[in-house]
Amino acid sequence: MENQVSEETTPPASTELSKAYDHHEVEPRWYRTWLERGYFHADAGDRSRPAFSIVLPPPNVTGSLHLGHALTATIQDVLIRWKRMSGFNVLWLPGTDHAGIATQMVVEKELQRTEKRSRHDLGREEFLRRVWAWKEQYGSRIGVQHQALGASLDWQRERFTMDEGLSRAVREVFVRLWEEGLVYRAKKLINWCPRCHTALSDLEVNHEENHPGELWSFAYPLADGSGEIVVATTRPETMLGDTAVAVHPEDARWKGVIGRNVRHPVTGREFPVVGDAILVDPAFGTGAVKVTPAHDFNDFEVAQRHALPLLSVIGPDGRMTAEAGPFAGMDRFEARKAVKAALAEKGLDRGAKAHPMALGKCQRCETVLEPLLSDQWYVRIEPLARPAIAAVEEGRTRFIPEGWTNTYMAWMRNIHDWCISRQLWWGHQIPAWYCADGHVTVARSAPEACATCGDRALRQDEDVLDTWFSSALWPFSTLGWPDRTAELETFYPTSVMETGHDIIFFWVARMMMMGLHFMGDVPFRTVFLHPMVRDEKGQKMSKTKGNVIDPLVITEKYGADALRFTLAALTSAQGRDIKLARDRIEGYRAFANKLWNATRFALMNLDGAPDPARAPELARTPADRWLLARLARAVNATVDALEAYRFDEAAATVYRFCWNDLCDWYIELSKEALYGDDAAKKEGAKAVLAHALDTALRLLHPMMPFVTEELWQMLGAKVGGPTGWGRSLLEASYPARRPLDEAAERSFAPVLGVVEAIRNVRGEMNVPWKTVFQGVEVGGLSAEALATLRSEQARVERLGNVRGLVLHEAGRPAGRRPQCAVAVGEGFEVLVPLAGAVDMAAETARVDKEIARLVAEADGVEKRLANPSFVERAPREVVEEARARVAELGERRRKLEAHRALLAGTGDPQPAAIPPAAPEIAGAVGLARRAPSDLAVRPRANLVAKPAGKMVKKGPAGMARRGPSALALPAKATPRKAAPKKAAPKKATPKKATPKKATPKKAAPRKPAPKRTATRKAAPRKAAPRKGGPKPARRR
RNA sequence: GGGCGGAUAGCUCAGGGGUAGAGCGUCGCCCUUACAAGGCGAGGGUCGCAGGUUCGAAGCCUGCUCCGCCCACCA
Repeated sequence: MENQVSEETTPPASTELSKAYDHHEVEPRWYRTWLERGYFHADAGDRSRPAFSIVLPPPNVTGSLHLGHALTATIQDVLIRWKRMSGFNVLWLPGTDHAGIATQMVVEKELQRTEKRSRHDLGREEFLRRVWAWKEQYGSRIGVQHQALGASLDWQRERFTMDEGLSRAVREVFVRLWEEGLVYRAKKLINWCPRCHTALSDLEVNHEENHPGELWSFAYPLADGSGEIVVATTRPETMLGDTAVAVHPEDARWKGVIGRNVRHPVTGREFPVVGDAILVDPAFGTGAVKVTPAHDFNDFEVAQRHALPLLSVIGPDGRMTAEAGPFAGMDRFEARKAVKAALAEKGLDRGAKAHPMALGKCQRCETVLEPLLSDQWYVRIEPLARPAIAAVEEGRTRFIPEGWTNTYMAWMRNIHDWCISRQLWWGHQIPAWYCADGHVTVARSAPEACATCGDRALRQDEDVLDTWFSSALWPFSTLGWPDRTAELETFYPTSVMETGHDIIFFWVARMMMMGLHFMGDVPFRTVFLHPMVRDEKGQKMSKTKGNVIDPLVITEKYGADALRFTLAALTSAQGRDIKLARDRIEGYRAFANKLWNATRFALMNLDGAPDPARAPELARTPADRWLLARLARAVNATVDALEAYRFDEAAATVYRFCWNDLCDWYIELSKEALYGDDAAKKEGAKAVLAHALDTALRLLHPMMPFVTEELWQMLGAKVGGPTGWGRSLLEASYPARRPLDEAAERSFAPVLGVVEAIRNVRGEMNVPWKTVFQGVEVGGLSAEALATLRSEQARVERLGNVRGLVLHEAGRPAGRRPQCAVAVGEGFEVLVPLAGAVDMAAETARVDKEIARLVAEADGVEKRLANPSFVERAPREVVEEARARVAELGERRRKLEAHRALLAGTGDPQPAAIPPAAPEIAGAVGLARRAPSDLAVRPRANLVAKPAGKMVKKGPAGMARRGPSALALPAKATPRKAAPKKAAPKKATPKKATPKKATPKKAAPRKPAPKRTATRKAAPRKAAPRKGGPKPARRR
């Protein structure tokens, strides 16, 4: 970094910027500064301003952020910074989640790897000590990551789901729900993971679709030996726990057997054939179903209906229990094979067929789950769900994108009781105690005695609560609940819940229920569900796939601003997944650099600039007014986009304004005034430039906080002072909506059109500017006026307040073949003098192509107009528009055809009489050219560093191109402008009425352009004198 | 089995009844006094398929085909 930004946390003292932006130094410096100045800390006592609060979805404390988190952080920080700048009392609260199973598994795995011990070897207490140690060691990484991303989180309020306050909230909620009868303990069938050794909630089951399975049939002999019933199963081992066979009560095939018994071929037990219309689909298979109540959810229901016994044959470890008789102790999958073999041996095998099926697997470890009978704690969910449904129906909380509302509703209306106990150690231990008699005492803290029998020997329930139980309380537990705190008062309900749609049930729905129940109000007004971040190939990022990207890797390479802007630009409110492409990030890093250099330009030219706030009144030129109009449009569009959560549009809007309007157009246009000597125009340009840049940086700050802050400080140091420039952009005001100025935009359009037309001709004709324009001097223009705008009076009218911009024709000797190319646009016609270099064939081809294009378009519109239905039924303005379009196209075509005729040597070369030129258009013409007027080539330091190949490749081509054209140049080249710093005082008469006719062909050959050489490359940057030295500034 | 997205330029994506867009990539020209992480220009699309509504469809409706996701107890 060459810029002399001080290491201090004060605005940079110098405005010398290096040529390229380097985020490495800037980003950490500003984050540190913001933090030190306490900008992120919210004042809960400040009720004078509207509050805006977001609680960060707490990442797994021992985890590492991935790009999905980066997206979350980015979007929330955009909202937070935007609102903070908009005058809100903002709170963004960070925190982490203990992530029960996930964390415990990680530590267990590590323990196994390093010490070859299990948690049971250590015991509960020691194991927990290890987990806490692990947490202390790795828990800081996500903080570092968030800081690198620039997240303006209130770190002083950081919470952890297992810290003391939150644990207290968890116990409080559990106890209250118990007291209200909304928490209960029951022995039911649950999804059990034999590997994690814990119960899981329905949500933690991943249904793996189309798992290749086998539907195997076998026969149950009737107990009286009178026959058999063939049943089919995908899990033969469960037949050991069968306690019935079910058939449809109206199935004629089985009418006679209902109520009779079958005999179990392995255990000899006898059990009944029952008729059950709910379970059995007579059209499927044999129409008879084996019933295993202790290992199948449907069968469990059947058992309830028919009072069947429950027989557990598979244990918590996935092995067969003693009830499985000869198969006891066998792994369930081994038992599957063994059972099949055993039954086959008994002649009961009735064949098998392939049967794709859905398999329930553990969300954490992918192990095939086993429905098991066990005692667990549940939350009675329906009473909690009802208000949560109503709140969304009533619009008290709304979803964005809206489509998620239905998803939420469908789930909430179909919700089952929530199994909240987990057979883990890491988590909130359930505040329930048992006495020897098995009485349960639920309390906020360890009770002295059993509430039922007074027994003093109590043992606490060993299970812990589902991680999501504490997460469900996050929006209020983090604000100090159950105490009545200022934080709750000020910041609850939170404004926005921003998270991924993958946890809408796990988390969002449960927060809704708990928030409504315990706070009496929704936990958030808006739920913004962001898309999933996928890799370049569109694959979901996952640890197992190994395609997870650490945001730090990206921020290190491209800068946090580039990553943030990329994520914002890819986040539409439509919910489409994000495929993060590296090119895109690179592109936005370039954008940061663009801003950097635009500011650099400004700093070089804003000495003595007026208060930027006075830009509207000081704006002098059409270009000034045009830019301010464009800026107004950009401001409004950006604010609209942010309000609509259209981060993509906000990003695109600012991007386009900065790059296209400000950099590509205005900065070039402004040079006319900045380098000129019209004091008023100069002042206007300075004010407009400073104002536009200031406003753009404010607009952009939420998305690119670092580079905008750095540049804004530089700008402030230059033009600030009385303008109320704050200490940080972070606390500066966000641009407010402003009135549009369509007239300014419209009236300037022809100038832009002229420039584009000229560029187009040049580009397509592939002619270097020097050849084209050198020495052509036109009435009313300075020596290097390079093109002519010709227009009839009618067109002039349409030019509105830039009507004076029409120029004289030049470089086209009457009666001769035209030494110019022509471009016709709406409201103008440009003759581009080619000064002898014109390739007639090429120009003819170019014009023909353009004519063909006009004809094609006109044909299309005319066809529409020829349709009576269209003229009759389409809205009047659409028809008028079409007619005007046809006229316009026709006119342009006629002009081109006239030009075409001249090219062919026929036609009338006489130009129309045209009013004199105005200076603005000359500026536009200069802009179209964008090339220095002399051939001085200054060595560039950064070229030396470039790959040689590129230079070698480009160099010769460029040089070769210049060769032949140089022959046509007149002897004298005039620089477009003088060195900005010291413009020679000049007062040329603005009217050099007589156009100097260039006589290209006799011009003295110009020296061939010097070739690039090593010595020139090596020359000191500023040493090479410009050919011809400084010239007086152009005048007109 | 239900439900929700998506399919638009080589790639990544906007648009959403009235002349098909951006960025990147490609090609050509250009080291130019803010920026080669740059400037200027060009080429590139029967908007997944088939019907329908309409003066007019990429957009609206219907069906279909692919891709992705969510929910669901057919043994």
